[in-house]
Amino acid sequence: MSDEKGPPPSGPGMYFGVLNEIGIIEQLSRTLLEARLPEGLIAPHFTVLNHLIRVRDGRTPLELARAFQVPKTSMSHTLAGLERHGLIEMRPNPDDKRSKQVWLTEQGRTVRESTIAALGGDLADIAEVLPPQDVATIMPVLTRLRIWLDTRRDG
Amino acid sequence: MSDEKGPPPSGPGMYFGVLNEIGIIEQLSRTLLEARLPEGLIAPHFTVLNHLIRVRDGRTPLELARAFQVPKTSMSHTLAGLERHGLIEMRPNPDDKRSKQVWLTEQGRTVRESTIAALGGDLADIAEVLPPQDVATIMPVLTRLRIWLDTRRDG
DNA sequence: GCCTTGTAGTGCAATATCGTACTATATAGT
DNA sequence: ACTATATAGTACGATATTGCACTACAAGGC
Repeated sequence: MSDEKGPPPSGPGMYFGVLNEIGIIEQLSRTLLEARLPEGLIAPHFTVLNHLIRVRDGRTPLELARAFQVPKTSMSHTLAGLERHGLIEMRPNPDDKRSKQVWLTEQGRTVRESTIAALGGDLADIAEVLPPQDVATIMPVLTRLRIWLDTRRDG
Repeated sequence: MSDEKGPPPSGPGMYFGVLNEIGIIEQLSRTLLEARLPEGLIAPHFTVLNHLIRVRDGRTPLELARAFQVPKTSMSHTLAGLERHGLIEMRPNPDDKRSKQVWLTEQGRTVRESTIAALGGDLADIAEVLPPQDVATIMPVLTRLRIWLDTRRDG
């Protein structure tokens, strides 16, 4: 949840404002993504599919939970949903009998690709208000903030 | 939910990356906030308290739902929680018998203030990695993106 | 005033999130 | 090797989120 516009303050309120704005953007973009997903799938499902393409599948559930900063029980639930929809396969981890590995199915790859295709138009439209130049400007700052928050979390 | 680091891509993937990073930041900052909230309260509760201070209390539930872009049933649930904790009071709306007004209690104001105080240290620490200069750089871009997403949402 | 249509809020059910507690297995210390 | 501790995953329960259907009231057309 998040809040709406307001004059840019300074001091602590300034950071409050940034995080607030980020909160709204997250919510709006999630809604946009979910409108393009097949019935029954929500953002976390897609995000996991996408991650498994980018870093290769075969990850363990715990690795995924850490990558997304969610409790392992939440990831367990998300993976169960993906498996129920036939988009991933859970196999035993040959290196650790406590553990499992998550593999994409053909259908999983297909769903991920067609969702990206469906989003293509939306993303292209974003360029209207967010030229690549601006992205290049804000990305490093966002990344720095994310890394700092992440570090503070466990340290 | 969100994803982790990776080389900066270009094209549509670039926007993916930004929204992804924003997703993680939202999650991490929400977790940070909730760690400072009294037992039983979560981020949406605080965000509503804060909003009621900023725009004055006496708002209707529907106004709040719109301000936060959540379904009215979700807001209803959040308000029920706040009322159960004695932080707000629901009164009939004298201008519309279908409607209600949400008023802060003394305890509600107190909880909001002490939470902000508890967060003060965290927010001050953010300056380590996010100098005001950087905030000034990214805020306008984020706001532009937020407004665009918001506009697209309802037409 | 009456009827039609719209709006504010709630009730309920389906699913999501996440903390706690548990089982099975791994790893370190001795 | 044996024991203590740590880790991967699941079970389960509490709470959160949200869509749909419903009730109460409002507003406009006649």
